[in-house]
Amino acid sequence: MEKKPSLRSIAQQAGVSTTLVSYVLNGKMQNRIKPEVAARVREIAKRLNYSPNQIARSLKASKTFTIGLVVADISNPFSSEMARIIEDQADKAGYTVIYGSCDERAEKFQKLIEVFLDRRVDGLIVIPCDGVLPQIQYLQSRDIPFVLVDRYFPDLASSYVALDNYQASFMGTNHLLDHGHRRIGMITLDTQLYHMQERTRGFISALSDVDSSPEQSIVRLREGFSAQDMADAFDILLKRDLPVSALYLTTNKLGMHALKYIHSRKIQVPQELAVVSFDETEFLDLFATPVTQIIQPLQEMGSQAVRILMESIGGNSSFTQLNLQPLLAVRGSSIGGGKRPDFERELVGRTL
Amino acid sequence: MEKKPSLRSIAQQAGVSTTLVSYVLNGKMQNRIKPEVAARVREIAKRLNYSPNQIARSLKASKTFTIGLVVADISNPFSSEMARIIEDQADKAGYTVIYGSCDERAEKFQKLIEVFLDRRVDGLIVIPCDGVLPQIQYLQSRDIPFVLVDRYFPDLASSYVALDNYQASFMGTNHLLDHGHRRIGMITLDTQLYHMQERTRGFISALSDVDSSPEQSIVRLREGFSAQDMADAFDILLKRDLPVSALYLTTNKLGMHALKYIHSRKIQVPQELAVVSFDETEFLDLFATPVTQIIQPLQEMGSQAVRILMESIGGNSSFTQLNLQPLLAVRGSSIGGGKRPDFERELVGRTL
DNA sequence: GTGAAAGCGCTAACAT
DNA sequence: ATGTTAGCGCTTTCAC
Repeated sequence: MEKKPSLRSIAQQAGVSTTLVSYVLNGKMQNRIKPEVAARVREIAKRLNYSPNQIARSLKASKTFTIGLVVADISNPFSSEMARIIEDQADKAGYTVIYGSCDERAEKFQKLIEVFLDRRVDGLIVIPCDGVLPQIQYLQSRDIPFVLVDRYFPDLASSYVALDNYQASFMGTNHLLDHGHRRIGMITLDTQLYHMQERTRGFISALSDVDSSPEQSIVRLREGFSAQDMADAFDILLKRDLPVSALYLTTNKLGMHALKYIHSRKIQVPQELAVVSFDETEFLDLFATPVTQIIQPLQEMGSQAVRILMESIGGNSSFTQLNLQPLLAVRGSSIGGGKRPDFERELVGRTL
Repeated sequence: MEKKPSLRSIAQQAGVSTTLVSYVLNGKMQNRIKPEVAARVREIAKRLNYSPNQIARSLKASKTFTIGLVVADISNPFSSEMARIIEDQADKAGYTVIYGSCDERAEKFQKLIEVFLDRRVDGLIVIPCDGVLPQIQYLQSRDIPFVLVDRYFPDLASSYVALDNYQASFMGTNHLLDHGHRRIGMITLDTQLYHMQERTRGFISALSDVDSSPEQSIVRLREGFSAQDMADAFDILLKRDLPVSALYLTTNKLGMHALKYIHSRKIQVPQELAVVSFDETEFLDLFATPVTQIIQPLQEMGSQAVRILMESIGGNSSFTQLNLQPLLAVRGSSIGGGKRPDFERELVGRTL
């Protein structure tokens, strides 16, 4: 790999000092440099196809114009789409992104943070996973600028960009209530992450008027659940005295796998079971009946995250905490189907 | 952001030179360093939570332990899954990945390459898009190690890891032939990219025994096609004297959109139309009838790409060109359905 | 056994 | 209007 030209190569060819070349190429001291010299330097730089060595620049400036991005699981479309938006926005601000997926594991998260810090990133955008609060606090103690995305810690004073998850769940559940459902089940993940707690809270809150024990309609699957786990969840909610007539899935992955199961068992949607899922995925439209989805404003989340990080890198030490509003995209999976009126009446009689 | 400790901080605290600290921490000159000094240095380093500044190291060594990854379109699951695999493998080799998506645009590709070179990446892994041959040749002229993935240029002597696309198409088409189909349509992209040409070639070759003019059953959509474009494609293949009874989609995106259309028009699969699509996507399983897919060995492709790049970075100047074998995952969309025997017989009579 | 010094490529304070 | 010099943090040659 032949060496790239340096300032010195240009300086030598032009018979001037590297300082001068640096000034010319950076447009500094414009007024004091003889135009013809400047022109010659620029001409030589162009001829040699010069471009500055960012590594040297970084070392000198203690600034890398690089941000680290840690996503929770890159194989999730949420993460990859977010990665794309962030890369795009960072690029506009003159920043390069180095990234990694922690695959929902705290140790991998730790490792990624270390690598990124060794590379002296100017800041971090992080989708944290379960159990990484200590690492986040470490970042804070080191005064490393960072912004949490999607997930955050309620007791931690830090910048974040997230969804109003309570409202999202409340809205989704209410939608099902509005369409006559009274026994509504929810399948969610067994996690301490606050955004998931909020989703649960929204569900319970919406249901509290019609269901005195909503907790019994919640099934929690472990991260990395199997098809069998999903099948078991359905059994719990459907094979009981008062089976649910509607189902709320709190993540896109849960939505995907629930629909696979529904399809395999030929459960009619929405006639036998109404469905609302979290997260937009164009893939969900492939399902026999398009699925009602709670949509997160990804573009907005990504843009804001970069914007806030840039301010933080720029020295703004205040925190910005954003809980953006979701959208409910109503599709066939939650409306028009059989609300099984007889059954519902019976149910209402018992639960109210 | 408080400064991280440097070699000098440690040296001062230990009352030794930075040289010595460097030796100790890098495990060099083991035999010549007094054990107790070494121990003390290590102890202080640990106490200060020292970690070396990779930027300075990179500058000194002219080596960044960073590779640049350019994918064609990060929103495509193929790209994001590949990105994940590559990040994983690179990490194992001690490399960090910086990445960007060129969104199938040559100008953005060019820009990414420039950014990556300015950051002095040690090598590149590239999923090229249409029209970037000149940039690839530039890399070559600069002796920058790189490996092409998925797509490559037949007349360019370079390393690449790709699929045997001819074989993939041949296999997929033959599968449909084996199941009695004689009028088979193909929807593909209008592109010069060689891997797509190969997919077309495989299709035509497989069909040549039973169809004297396979070219008439091929519809080419432009990159970024609309839903209407897809509808038009179906019209061309289905609304004619001898409609196709089977359809072959040459990319996952085409597969997705074709299935959306099929679903919206309530076309019965495989009774009215058999379907084979390129690329594995778990999402395709959501479709009312799971779709027969041509599967690429992603893990293998990504691992090999990193391996080859590492060798190339290590000084190996020979080229490795890999065309891996695809797998055909047969699902309900291509078998058991109506082969419409009467119709087929008529067809065979005419075309043979 | 250990340290001084040079240098990677760049920028900027300080000459001249 | 331009050049000298120092230094970012590290590695490594060479000297003691």
